[in-house]
Amino acid sequence: MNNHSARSRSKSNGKRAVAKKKDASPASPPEGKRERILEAAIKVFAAEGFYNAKVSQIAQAAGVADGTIYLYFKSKDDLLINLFEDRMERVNANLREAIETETSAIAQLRRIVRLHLELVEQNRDMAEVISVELRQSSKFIREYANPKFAEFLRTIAGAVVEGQRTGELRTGIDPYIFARALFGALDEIALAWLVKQPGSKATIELPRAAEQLGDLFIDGLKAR
Amino acid sequence: MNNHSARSRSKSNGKRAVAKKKDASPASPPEGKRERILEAAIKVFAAEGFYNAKVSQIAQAAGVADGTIYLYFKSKDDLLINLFEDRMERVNANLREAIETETSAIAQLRRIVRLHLELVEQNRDMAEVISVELRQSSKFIREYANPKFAEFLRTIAGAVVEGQRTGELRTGIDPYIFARALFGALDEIALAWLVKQPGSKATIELPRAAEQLGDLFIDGLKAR
Amino acid sequence: MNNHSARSRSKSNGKRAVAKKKDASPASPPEGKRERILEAAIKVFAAEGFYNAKVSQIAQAAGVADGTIYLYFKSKDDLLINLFEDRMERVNANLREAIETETSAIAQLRRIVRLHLELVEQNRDMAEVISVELRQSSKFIREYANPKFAEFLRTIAGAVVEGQRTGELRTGIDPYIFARALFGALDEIALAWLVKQPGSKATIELPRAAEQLGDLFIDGLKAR
Amino acid sequence: MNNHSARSRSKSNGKRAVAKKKDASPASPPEGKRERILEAAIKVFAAEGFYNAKVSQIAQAAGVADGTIYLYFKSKDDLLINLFEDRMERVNANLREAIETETSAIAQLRRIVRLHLELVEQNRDMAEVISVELRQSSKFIREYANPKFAEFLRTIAGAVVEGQRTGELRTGIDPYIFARALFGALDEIALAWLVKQPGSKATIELPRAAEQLGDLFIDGLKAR
DNA sequence: CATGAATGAGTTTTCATTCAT
DNA sequence: GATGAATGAAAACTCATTCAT
Repeated sequence: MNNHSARSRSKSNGKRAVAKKKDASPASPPEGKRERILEAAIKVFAAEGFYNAKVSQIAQAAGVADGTIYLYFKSKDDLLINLFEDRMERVNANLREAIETETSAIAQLRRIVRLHLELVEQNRDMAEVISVELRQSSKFIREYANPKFAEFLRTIAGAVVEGQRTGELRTGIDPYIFARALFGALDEIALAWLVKQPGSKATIELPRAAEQLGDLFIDGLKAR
Repeated sequence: MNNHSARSRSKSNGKRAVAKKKDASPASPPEGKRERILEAAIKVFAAEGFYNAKVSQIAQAAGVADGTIYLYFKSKDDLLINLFEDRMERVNANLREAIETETSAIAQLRRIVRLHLELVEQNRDMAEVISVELRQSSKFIREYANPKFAEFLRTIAGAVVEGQRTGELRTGIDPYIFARALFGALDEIALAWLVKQPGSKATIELPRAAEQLGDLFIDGLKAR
Repeated sequence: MNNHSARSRSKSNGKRAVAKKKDASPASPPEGKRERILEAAIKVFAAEGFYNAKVSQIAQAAGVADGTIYLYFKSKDDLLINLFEDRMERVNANLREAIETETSAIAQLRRIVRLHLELVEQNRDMAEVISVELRQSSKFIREYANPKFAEFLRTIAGAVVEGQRTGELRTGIDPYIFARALFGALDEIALAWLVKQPGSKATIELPRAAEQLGDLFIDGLKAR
Repeated sequence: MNNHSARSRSKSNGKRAVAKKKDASPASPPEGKRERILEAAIKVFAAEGFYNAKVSQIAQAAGVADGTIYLYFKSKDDLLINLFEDRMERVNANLREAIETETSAIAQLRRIVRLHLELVEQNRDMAEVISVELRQSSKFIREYANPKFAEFLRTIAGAVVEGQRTGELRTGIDPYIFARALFGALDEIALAWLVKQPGSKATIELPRAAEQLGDLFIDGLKAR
């Protein structure tokens, strides 16, 4: 390094040193950096929103140089898309677990609702990105096929189809519309929970909301 | 100062008050200009998304100079917020009509669903802005109370409360959670319809979806 | 000096104030700004080279804001191309004058040589840009047809054709190859003159070089 | 420090000396690497232009790692300068051959022209770099003496001086100006040939151009 | 010697906003 | 009120260069 204007390189060492400790653990050096960037991106996107988030913020939060992000992702857009793919995969895994664990369609649907909201509760930032930012940019909704979300809908619809086949569920409802409606409801509840300010009065209790959403979608609102 | 470090959202009142002074004069050409700008903004926001929309595009679409927009709205953010307020008011009027027209709670809810999706079908751009951009505006929501949306939820919840009082609806469901869930489902269905590319296969028929959504929320999915 | 610490952008006000004084003079406000940017670009490109020139340098030299340049030119590339077109037009005007003034082909060619080198001498920066930067970027040579330069060649070739028709010039030489060769020689002499450091020994005298170049191209090097 | 504010060109000697140590060992694989990098650089500079060429492209084309280039060359600038030195040496060898082979000055000059254009035809990429980038490198020339090009001029001028001494060539023409003019003409013709797109109509035939250029510089354009 | 992942300074370009007319 | 030319801050992204392995 030339002396000229030894701009402070040193500012980033601290973080990097920390990162390098990881080398002790068995299997992460290459993938570790990608993952750290994704983690950082979730935090920053959740806090600032996609458009207001600066790549340099993400880099700083990840403890890497700005340019490093571009070694792993083509662009800021690409970073968001990869985030979705990665995290949606977890949502889908959740879903599959629900389906596999339970045998009756009704139990499956109740469990899906519960697990989804638990996931939201336990991964606030991730939920924020998925609920808020996924929808945000028509760019990502339209120009990007979003296969993981399609899988989400398909899985739910599949459970409904099966329930209809066995006679457990009634047949008048289109499974695909149901899946959309359920996701919309879950997402809106999640959003309500996310958005509520710390000091807000009208707090939504996610476990209770899960209970109620299960009741509502299974039994409807009508008195009997 | 430029807005580039725009931390502060909202604060939209002052200028609008000024704009509204014109309401005093009978044949309101200036108010016509405000309206033209809002119309243009809907089109442009729907087509480009809020962040990708350029103020000059909106100005051009409205047939005014760029600077003129700032005579009616404090900022681009403020324009979006005003858009919501204005258009949400229509959604709420829709809602009130449904409530007033029908007497039974169930009929009210079915009508709400139907009217909402009809509104979407007939005002595609406006629906796009509300469904897609409102979400993104949860960023806004944090700093901006969004009273019109609150009113939306309150109206639905009110209908449910009334239905529960008369015994027409069962009491286990929290009216506020129901309102959220219903809005989420409606919004998601609207989005699915909006997003479907011209050549897409899985077309959603909005009237049919309204029917099904009504059934689902009233009677549930369970076979009887 | 490096621009390393170029933190302070704001220092540009002084210049702008100066620029605005111009408004007093009769006929320049709109075109004046474009011209000022071109003038500034010539200076900066000549001093730094196209690739090393910063748009902000040009803006500063022109006494306008960075963004203003983009109101008149699509990009930095576009600015260079416009510069060529504009200035080459002067070169061509020069040429046409030579052709029109003189009647014999030989006198025309001698005059072209003389005028061209005089132009170089009197417009050092412009010559630099044309000689050095025109060639520089294959981008501009290949992807851009350069009609003004084509015109230059055509004009010279035309004079030769005419001289050959009248029998004043011999016919063995292809007029287009001649035009190229003459331009190359002129350009190289210009470059030699431009590049010579202030304190260099081997100074080229442009008027003398013009004389010699005329002799060379008309009579050749062979003794008779 | 990064080179971004790279004011200082040249300074290219140190490292190269190191590289040349390897000449001691008989089967020079490391020197082979230097040569491979130069070959690759020619291709890439010719195809992209100096400023648009990326060091990593060159590294890839040479089959070495990016960092390896910096073991042989101090910087990207240094690489270009070394390229000139190396390849210009061939041009000069060409020249000397012409001088030595022929005895009369006129024959020497004709042969120089012919050999030069043959060289261009047979080493297209190298010609491109020299013709196009050398010009741009007049930027370099200012800080870098370009001794090989100086040698080129000196050789030609020497031949002229000798011809003038013997009375074969007339004495009115300054040998140095002649050398410049000849080089300029050759270079321009080379450029015209290089730039002509594959499908272009006005194709220049290099052998024919050589013939004509010889005639022109020896006998002039005037009819006799 | 060789590697190539990581760095981070630097630059073009955009566009919300202003303000002189 | 209306205009729209001008502003200039901001940020994504690039890429020559370094250096730990």
